[in-house]
Amino acid sequence: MATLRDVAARAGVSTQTVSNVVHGKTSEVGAPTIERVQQTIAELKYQPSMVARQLRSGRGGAIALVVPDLINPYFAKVAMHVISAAAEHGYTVLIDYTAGSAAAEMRALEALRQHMISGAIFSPLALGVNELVAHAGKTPVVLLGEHLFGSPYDHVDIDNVEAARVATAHLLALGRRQIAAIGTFGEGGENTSRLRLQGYAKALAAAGVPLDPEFTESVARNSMHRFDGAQAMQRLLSRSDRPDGVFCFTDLLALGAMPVLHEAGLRIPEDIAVVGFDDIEEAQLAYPPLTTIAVSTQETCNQAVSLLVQRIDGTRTGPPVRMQPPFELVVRASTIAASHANVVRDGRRLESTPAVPN
Amino acid sequence: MATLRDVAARAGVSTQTVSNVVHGKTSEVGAPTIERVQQTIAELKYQPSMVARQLRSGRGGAIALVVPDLINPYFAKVAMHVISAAAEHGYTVLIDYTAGSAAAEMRALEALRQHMISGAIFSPLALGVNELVAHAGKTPVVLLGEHLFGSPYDHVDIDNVEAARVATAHLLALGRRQIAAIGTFGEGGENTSRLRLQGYAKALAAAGVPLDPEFTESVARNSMHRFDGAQAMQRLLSRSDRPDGVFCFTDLLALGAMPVLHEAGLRIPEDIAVVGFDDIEEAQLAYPPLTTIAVSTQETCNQAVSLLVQRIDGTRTGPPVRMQPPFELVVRASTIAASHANVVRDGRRLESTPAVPN
DNA sequence: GCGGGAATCGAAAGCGATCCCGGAAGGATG
DNA sequence: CATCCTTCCGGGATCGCTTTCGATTCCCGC
Repeated sequence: MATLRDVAARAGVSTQTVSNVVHGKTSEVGAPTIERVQQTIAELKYQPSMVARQLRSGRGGAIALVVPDLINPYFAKVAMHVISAAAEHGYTVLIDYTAGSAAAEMRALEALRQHMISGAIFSPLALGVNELVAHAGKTPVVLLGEHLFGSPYDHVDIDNVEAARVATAHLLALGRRQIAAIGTFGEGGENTSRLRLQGYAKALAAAGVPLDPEFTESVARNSMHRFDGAQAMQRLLSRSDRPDGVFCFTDLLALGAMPVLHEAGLRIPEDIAVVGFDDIEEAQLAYPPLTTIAVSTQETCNQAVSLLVQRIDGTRTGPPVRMQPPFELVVRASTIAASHANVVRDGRRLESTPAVPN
Repeated sequence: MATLRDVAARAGVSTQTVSNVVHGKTSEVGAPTIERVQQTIAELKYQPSMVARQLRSGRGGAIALVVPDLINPYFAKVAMHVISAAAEHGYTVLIDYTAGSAAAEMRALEALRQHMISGAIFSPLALGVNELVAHAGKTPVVLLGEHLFGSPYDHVDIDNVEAARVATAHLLALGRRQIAAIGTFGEGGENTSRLRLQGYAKALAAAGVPLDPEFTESVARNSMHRFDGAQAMQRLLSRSDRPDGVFCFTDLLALGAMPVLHEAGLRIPEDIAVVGFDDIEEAQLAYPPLTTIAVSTQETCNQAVSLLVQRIDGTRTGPPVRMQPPFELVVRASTIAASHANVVRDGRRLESTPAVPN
């Protein structure tokens, strides 16, 4: 493995010069020298050691992505897009998952302290601003999908309140009045589930429908899987009032809830309409296909990575910014009583709404 | 951030001694000294820099995981378990996905050359032994789920042929004779899909059922998603002979195929029985719940990580070993005509087969 | 023709940990 | 009490790169 020194020696220049060429500091080096150095680099197949670079300057070739859960297809999608986006910028990604536990989230931040990475994209569930700041120190961080009030970091998240409002309003527009919500957890604060609950309440209020606390089903903290959706739905069905619409805060919850409805002999959407959130691939092929809120994960991730890279490079140094990628309601057969006979006709989605890249 | 030197100075010993303590070389250091050093480490909250360590010794705190696709829940599960297992050993994981393209697989190996990681777990789809060896050089590698014949690396994969045979035999035992297979791609070689096809053929042969080439449906190379399953199933249904059983090489394919069957008005399993492979979480809550081959991903990943760590530490230096974690057939309602009324009764799996951890 | 200033390049000092090696305590022995 | 061996510790070089600072060259204009 050729080193910078080797290149320098072979090209008859100093390591400094080679370094400059590698970094494109063309103003510091004469054109013929650049040519010669680049040639030598090619000959020796020299590749700079990210490790040495990181050690010396604190800026290496890796960033961290910290998510609560990779099993959730939404976060898997996030991971892939972050990896892609990072690759574009010449970074590789180190992934940690936290299962939503504070301990794990802290542990994930240890990696920062080991100086291995030069920045992180973080989807905190349990950690508050204080811990985050304490652990991350001066390493650049971008918050993803979660708005920590008062944090000193850039963040990118959708307008959860508005999205949830739109989803609920859709159910209301269909004439549903007994609308349940699945997916709340935690108390107060600004976590995602709280925000979506706000949007839900807002839509109900706007329609003059009273909010029935019996209809908001919590899930186990930090778990939004199918099982949680199934359990919540079973509890809902065991109540006296049966809902005629459900807004699940996550596609996964909805996908867990729907089989329970089938078992109970309820028709979707005739007896009960279901709306999800995330638009994971599965939602399209669910039975019936799931109406849901779609966000371009790709765009979201690109933004997050860009923000992070800018901080790392020092290209941007101002106060933290907030970006909110757009979302849209994708209406499918779980809410409209259309025949969904054709939805998977050719194995591809047919609905007219723009496709969200997977 | 405290450095090793700081600790040494404060404890009144040399850096060497501190290093020894950190590495648990207790035989090299006196007990009281160890005590004092550890105390100092705690006081200063010293954490060794993995970067410096990696630079100096080539053994740092990171390993790479290279998989074709994170959207596939199977690989997402793999990723989580590898991350967990690696954490146990004090390693963090750097993830790359390749989309099954040779270019991307090579690009992923670049990380090795940048010296950032001290080993890799690799799930190759496109790359052959030669490229792998050429690019990985002397960095330890463990192959996962794919048996590259003649590779100099340890690998862990299940007995694909036997597992596929068992799956197919299950369908045969149910009296099915028109059994299709979905998921082949590529020619010859030893790739996973090929091996499963072998097992399929073997089971048919053992039962004296002729293999109908019309019944083996290929999918787009390197893509085993739901859409591929749906398309394949549509092609199958358009043929003259309708199968009464399908063995999908992947749960995801099966999950794509089943809605198509519903659309076609076919009952599962009465008209056509479906078997998958992987036992992802979704399989349990599918409609109907999917019979499938279950492997303990956790165990598989633990083995892979252990093998890798041993190579890195130099604990094991012999010739490459091969480990084959056990698998089992989990029978659910997609093949047995039992009422699946209770399957999601309490939102948890009820079948008696041992649960595979998610 | 010489001083001044760009424009380029080179030398050397780290970043933080590992590791070889030499040296100094501590214990046993004749 | 001197000698030798064991156990434990310190010094310094090194990994590959960045970075500061100083040196050299080259070109101009006065």
